[in-house]
Amino acid sequence: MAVHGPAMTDVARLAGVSHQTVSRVLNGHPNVREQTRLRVRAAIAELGYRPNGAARALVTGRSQVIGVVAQNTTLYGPASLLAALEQTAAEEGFAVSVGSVRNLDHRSISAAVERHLSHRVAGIVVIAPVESAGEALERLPKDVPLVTVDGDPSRPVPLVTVDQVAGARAATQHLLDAGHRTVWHVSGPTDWFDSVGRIDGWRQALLSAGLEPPPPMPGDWSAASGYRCGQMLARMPEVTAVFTANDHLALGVLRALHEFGRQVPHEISVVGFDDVPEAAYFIPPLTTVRPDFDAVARASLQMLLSQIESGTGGALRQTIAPALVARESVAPPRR
Amino acid sequence: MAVHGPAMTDVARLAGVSHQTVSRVLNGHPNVREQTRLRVRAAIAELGYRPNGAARALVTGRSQVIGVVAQNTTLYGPASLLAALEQTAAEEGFAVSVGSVRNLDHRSISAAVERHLSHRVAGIVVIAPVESAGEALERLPKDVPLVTVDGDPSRPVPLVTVDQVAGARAATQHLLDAGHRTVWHVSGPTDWFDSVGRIDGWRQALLSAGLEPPPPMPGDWSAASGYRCGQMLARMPEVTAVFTANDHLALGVLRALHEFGRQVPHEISVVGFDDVPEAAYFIPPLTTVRPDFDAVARASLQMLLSQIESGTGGALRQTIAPALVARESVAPPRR
DNA sequence: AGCGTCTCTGTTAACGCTAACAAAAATTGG
DNA sequence: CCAATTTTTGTTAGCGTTAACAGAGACGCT
Repeated sequence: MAVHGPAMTDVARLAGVSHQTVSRVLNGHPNVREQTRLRVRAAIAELGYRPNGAARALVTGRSQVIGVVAQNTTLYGPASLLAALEQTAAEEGFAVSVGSVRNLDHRSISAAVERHLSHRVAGIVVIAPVESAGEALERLPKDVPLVTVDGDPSRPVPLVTVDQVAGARAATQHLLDAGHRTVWHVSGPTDWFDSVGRIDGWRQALLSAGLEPPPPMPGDWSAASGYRCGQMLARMPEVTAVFTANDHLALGVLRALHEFGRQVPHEISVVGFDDVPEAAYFIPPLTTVRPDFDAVARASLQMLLSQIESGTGGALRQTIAPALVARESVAPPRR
Repeated sequence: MAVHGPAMTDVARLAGVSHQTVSRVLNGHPNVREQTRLRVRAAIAELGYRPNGAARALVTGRSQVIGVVAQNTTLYGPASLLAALEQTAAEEGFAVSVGSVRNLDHRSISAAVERHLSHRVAGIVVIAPVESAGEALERLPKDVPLVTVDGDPSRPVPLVTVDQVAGARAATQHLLDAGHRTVWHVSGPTDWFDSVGRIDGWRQALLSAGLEPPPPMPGDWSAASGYRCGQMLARMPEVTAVFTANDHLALGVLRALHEFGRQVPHEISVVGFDDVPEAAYFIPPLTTVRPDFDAVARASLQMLLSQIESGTGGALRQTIAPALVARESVAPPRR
């Protein structure tokens, strides 16, 4: 159906040169006379010529596309990451192809990766926060540039990650500094590395203050599960401080506490994680930890590009430190 | 650098057939002997062969990729839409390439579309909620399959859209039915069609109840702007019911009302739009309008695919009706 | 002038696939 | 069993680009 646009030879004919010269102009090859370059550019503009990415990809063996594999791009974290990744990639002249997967199991991930590979993407970014994803990656062709985000720290794969441990430690310490005797934790799903890291950080902060960590309450990132945990926390008189693994969990906790008439922050302090834009408008405004998604995106892309260019697949690692954002949901405990 | 994987001829050699037969097996061509088909499949599996999308795209003139142009994929609506679109596309064997743009102006949109075109995408979905986007689309090559989502209803372009008017009318009517004398509105940015439609629906509901609409208060989708509007609403004793253009605005309003000691829903009822997963955990749980993003995604993709297959570019239109979700943020006014 | 050395441009051959046609093999009907 | 048909397979020619090499001028040096 489609009326195919002009090809390189058409431009060449109009400019009175060979198609190869056009190619050189397009790729910024140095040895082209200024006058020729201008003629070619004029011809390109006149015809509205657009280079054919498929042909280029065929001959070079690589397209200017980066594949991203992610689960649940509706969550704030992944969505932000994806958006930032796309922005950064666009600046480098790369398009981003998304392969979202329903489950982060072997088969789904492999299938998504396969799809990307058959399009000959230049590289792949896997937002792979769970254990099972790691295995799928190990059996990947070794020559495909790959970066994982928030993936398994124990695997020999290039990894960019938010420093979950440091963030959780800061959150917990912030509560301890306010005078709380201990801090409870509503965690994310325990097969997510993010969750594990945040649990670790929380535990570390308590231990180095000489405190015995209470059992963490497992949630699943959703406000709904936060609410369920909150209902239990509200019934426990000794609880004065809660650190939740993300802001949505915190929202659910806040709501449960409110229902039970437990005042935040006067009776119970709450700290979240992620700093979703709405966190400042929770009741009360939520103290939380803000990961720098832009920085993560930039770091991953840079790591990926350096692999693409160099052809080496070194197992680098980069960690982005998050920042605590203090708001009104934390106060000293009532005595 | 990359060790190129096996090509079709390698498979053919191993299976003892010509590469064309392999191609036929791959494309499900009927006239292949069962026995041959099996031999070829075995060879494909043995070599781990993966068809080269670029080569296919080159010769057919179309890749199995759909380009999506969207702004701010961090917002809940666009993010959900994108995720749903990707899911649906994957089921049809298409990959989705995102081109997010910072601003929805001419130049940005055109640039994103250009990028997609040079990759020879099979079709383009534009999530183009603002006026300026429409213009950019008119000058697009006519032979590119195109669908707009939440775009300009007055342009002759295939369009899938949530029925903003009906949703807003339902929300407003719900408040009137509860006994409120009038309903105030915190709108989205007025250059978004979504906002305009929601304002329209709200106004229609009031007018057909014989009421004079109060001036709408302009917000920008964010909780922050909802908060600012809420601070004004809280000071106006006659306000008993507010319909906000999305849930985040509602959150800001709820927070402002809470700060001023105005009880929701006893003094003021609030209704939002979008039904973000957290809305059920606001304080109080938010009555809102739920657009069916999956349905929108399915409809858009179907529309796009039919254009791709038929080659015709008809200007269809499809409207998805949203549903009211009643929760606790609405009550009859105090008398 | 003659010759090597740059700079610039052109020619040719892939890249891996599908489409169109050609040939071979299998099937059918008489 | 042979011709006519149908099914199955093979051959060839691109698709639009880049890479590799080759050629043509321009320039500087002996």
